[in-house]
Amino acid sequence: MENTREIFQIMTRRFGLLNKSCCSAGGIDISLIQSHILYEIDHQHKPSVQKVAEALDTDITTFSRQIQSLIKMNLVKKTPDPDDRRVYVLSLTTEGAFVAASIDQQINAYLNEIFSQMNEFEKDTVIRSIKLLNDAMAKSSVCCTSPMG
Amino acid sequence: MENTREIFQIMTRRFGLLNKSCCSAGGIDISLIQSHILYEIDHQHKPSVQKVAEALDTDITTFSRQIQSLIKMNLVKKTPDPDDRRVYVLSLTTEGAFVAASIDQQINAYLNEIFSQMNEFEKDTVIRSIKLLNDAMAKSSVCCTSPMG
DNA sequence: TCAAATAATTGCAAAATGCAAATATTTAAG
DNA sequence: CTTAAATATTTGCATTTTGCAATTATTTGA
Repeated sequence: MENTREIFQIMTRRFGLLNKSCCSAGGIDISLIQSHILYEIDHQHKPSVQKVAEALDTDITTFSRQIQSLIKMNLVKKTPDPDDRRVYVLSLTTEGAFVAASIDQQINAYLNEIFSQMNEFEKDTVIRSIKLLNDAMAKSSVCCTSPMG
Repeated sequence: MENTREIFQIMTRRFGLLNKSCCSAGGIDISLIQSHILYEIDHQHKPSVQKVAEALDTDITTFSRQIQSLIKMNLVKKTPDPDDRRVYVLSLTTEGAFVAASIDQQINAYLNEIFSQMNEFEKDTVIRSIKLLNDAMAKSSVCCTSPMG
C-alpha cells in the first residue's frame, strides 16, 4: 500500500495530459475546462447552470462566465426553464455536439490504442477494475462523493 | 468500448476532486498546482526548474513564478547547480517535506478507505490493473508519453 | 573568440478567479 | 393574500494566473 498514491498520480496525470491535448476539433480550439463542460452538458439530462457547475466543482460565478463564452462560441445554448423561471437549462448546439463528439472520438481512439497492447482478458480486467473503483469511490464518505453518478 | 471514456472520465474527475480537497496541511493552504509541484520535486532526483515544469506540462514562465511563491512560503528551496550555473536545482525544505508527507498521508488514507470496501483479491486486481494501464500508456505513441517514468 | 543555444527570469497585457452584491423568481409562513 | 426568506443566476471589482516576447546569464561549438 505504500506507493498506491503514486500509481494513481501517474495515471490521473496522464489522462490529464490527454484531455489537455485533445482540445481542438474542426478548427475550433477548446480549453480543457470547456471540454469538460461540453462533456458534462452532453451527459446530463437538461441540466441547469448550477447542476453542471456542481458536477465540475466550479464556483458558480466563474462558471456562469464560462458558459457565456461557450454561448458566444456558439457551442452551448441556454434555455429558460418553463417550470421555474429562475433556472436556465443548458444544452449543446449542433456545433457543440459536433465538437463534443469529436473530442470523444479522439479520446476513445487513444484508449483503444492503449488497450490494443493488452489481450482481451487483461482489457476486461482493467475495465472491470475501474468500474469497481468508481463504485467504491461513490460509496466513500471521505471525499468527492456528491457530484457525478 | 462505447463508454470506455466515460468510466475514465468519472474516475479521473473523482481523483481530481480528491486532490483539490486534500490541499491543506498543518495550517498551510496549498493550491492543487502547488501540491503537484511538491509531489514532483519530492519524487525526482535533484530536478531543475525546467524538469519539473516539463513533468507537469506547465509553461516555464508560469512555473518560474509558481516556484517563487513556494519559496516565499518556505516550502521549496532553489540551489544553483555547480556544474551549470544557468541551472537551479529544486528541493523541498523541511517544512515543504512535511506538507508533502501530510498530503500524501491524506490521499493514502482516502485510498485505503476506498480499498477497505473490497476484498483482498479485488484490491490486488485493481492495483495490478492500474499498473498495467500505466505501462500501456507509457508505451503509447499517441499522447502524453514524454514526461513521467 | 564569438555566435548560437540553453536555463531561467521579468514586462506586460489578457484571461480566469471568487467574494460581495444585485436581480429575478419561487416558496412558505403568518 | 402578503411578505419575508430562500433559491438560481448574473454582474462589479479587485486579485491572481497565464503565456508570449524580450532580457539576462551562462555554456557550447565552430
